[in-house]
Amino acid sequence: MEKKVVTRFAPSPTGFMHVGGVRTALYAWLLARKNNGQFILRIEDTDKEREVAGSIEHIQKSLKWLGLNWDQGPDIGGPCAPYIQSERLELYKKYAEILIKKGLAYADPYTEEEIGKFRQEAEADKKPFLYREHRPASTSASLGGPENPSVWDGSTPLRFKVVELKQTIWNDIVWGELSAGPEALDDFILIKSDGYPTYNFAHIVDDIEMKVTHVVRGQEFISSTPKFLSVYEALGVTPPYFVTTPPIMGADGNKKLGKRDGAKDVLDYEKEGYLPDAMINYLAFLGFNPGGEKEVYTREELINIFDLTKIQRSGAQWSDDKLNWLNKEHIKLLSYDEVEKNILEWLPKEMRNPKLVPIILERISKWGDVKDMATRGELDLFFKQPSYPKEKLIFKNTSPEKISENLQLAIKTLDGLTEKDFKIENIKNALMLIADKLDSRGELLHPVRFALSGLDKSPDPFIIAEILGKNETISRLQKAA
RNA sequence: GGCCCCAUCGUCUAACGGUUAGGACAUCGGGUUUUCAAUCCGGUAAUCAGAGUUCGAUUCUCUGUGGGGUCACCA
Repeated sequence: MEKKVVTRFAPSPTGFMHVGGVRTALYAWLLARKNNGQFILRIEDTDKEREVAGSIEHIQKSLKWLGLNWDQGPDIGGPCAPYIQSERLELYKKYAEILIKKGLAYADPYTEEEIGKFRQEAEADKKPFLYREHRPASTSASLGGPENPSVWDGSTPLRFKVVELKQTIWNDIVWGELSAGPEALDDFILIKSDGYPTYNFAHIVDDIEMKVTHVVRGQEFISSTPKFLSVYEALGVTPPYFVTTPPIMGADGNKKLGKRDGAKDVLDYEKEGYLPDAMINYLAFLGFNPGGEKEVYTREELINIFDLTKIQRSGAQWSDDKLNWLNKEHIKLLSYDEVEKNILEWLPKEMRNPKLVPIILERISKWGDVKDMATRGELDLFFKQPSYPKEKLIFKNTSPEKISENLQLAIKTLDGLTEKDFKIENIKNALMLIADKLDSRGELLHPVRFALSGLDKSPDPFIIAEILGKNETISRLQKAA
């Protein structure tokens, strides 16, 4: 019988979450949801130096915005609570004791300066630095023996002891078979001199305790996987499945998208008015493709089609263009009521006219564009009389007299409509009836549109007229004629 | 630099060893329109290079090139 799938997202609270981190969380979440498993949120705060206050809340807020709900976590607890590593120090100590007893961990006798010197020497010799080559004799005469582990009092780092230098071969669900030579194995630090465990140790202990079945994380961890495997082996525990995700590259270059390269806080996308479902759809497809030609997927569909073996190995460049397009596609999936509600919310209070919604809708790809339209003054024509030089009313070579005549004609026709019938279809029918009799429709439609909008580029005159209402429309036309 | 990994249009990607190498974004052109937007139709555009295996390589192997990752008391 298959074990119940358990995945986790384990960020360190060092600031905001960027899209790379979010995608890793998304894949772990999709995997858990697809298999009716558990998705755990765990905070890896073992580096107190880099910790940024408020990060934990920020991370949770980001995940919540995207709807990546967790079944166990720092705020809601669970069978393995607490879910914050700094509150689990006793546990790591317990596991450390096991390794010490087995002779597979020992106290590091060197100062940081001494180690720095070893490192410099190795560099000068153009050789990779390996701590184990400087392993103190008292710890073990050779690589083979676990004898005489030096006593660890917690004031110095505790190091893992590699006992077998070998080629490591393992399987990754995404990358297939991976391997690394013995140089990937070293006596790394399990517990730092400040009492906190390192990532290398803590995450393994927690994954074991929390019964994590699939470790989903970025490819920056591939090269340290042999170290992780040696710890699992030392502990006598079968390692979980490894699901390694490819990097997300910046839109301009080939650099991996990271905070230093100006990667954005995911919550910025919320502020810009992107739909969480569009964001998830985009992120999922950056480095994953189920095959086939469908690209717009709802959250539920995404869960259904998610497949670990279809995750890409090469890095993918971020594209705002594609995200915008996808967001627009997701807006199309919304009901008109939802669209209207959102557009009105993003409009300045004094502009919240439901009649503007259709005009705005076809000009935006995300809600933030609504605000931009308002800010740029593109909607001002609906709220105040436009002013413009009169010659702007001229259509091509048509004479001013003819234009004026046509405007009079338009006024007369529109005046024939009742207030109640002043609707786009009626307005259009009435105006088109006249326009079609002219040499060119533009002789009538251009001046009407310009008289109403005062802009070179604007929505069509019929919709503007309806929104303005009969009185305002006729007033503006009269002013022009 | 050592080690590990990756390589299809500009970008995201599809293609049991046999396809006119497909789709999407972007771009360009056209239709519809009074302008813009939206929408519809169409075009340009890719298998990194060189060997090898094979009747036949995008696909398998090797080398080269390019790119990425990693070498911490960071995760």
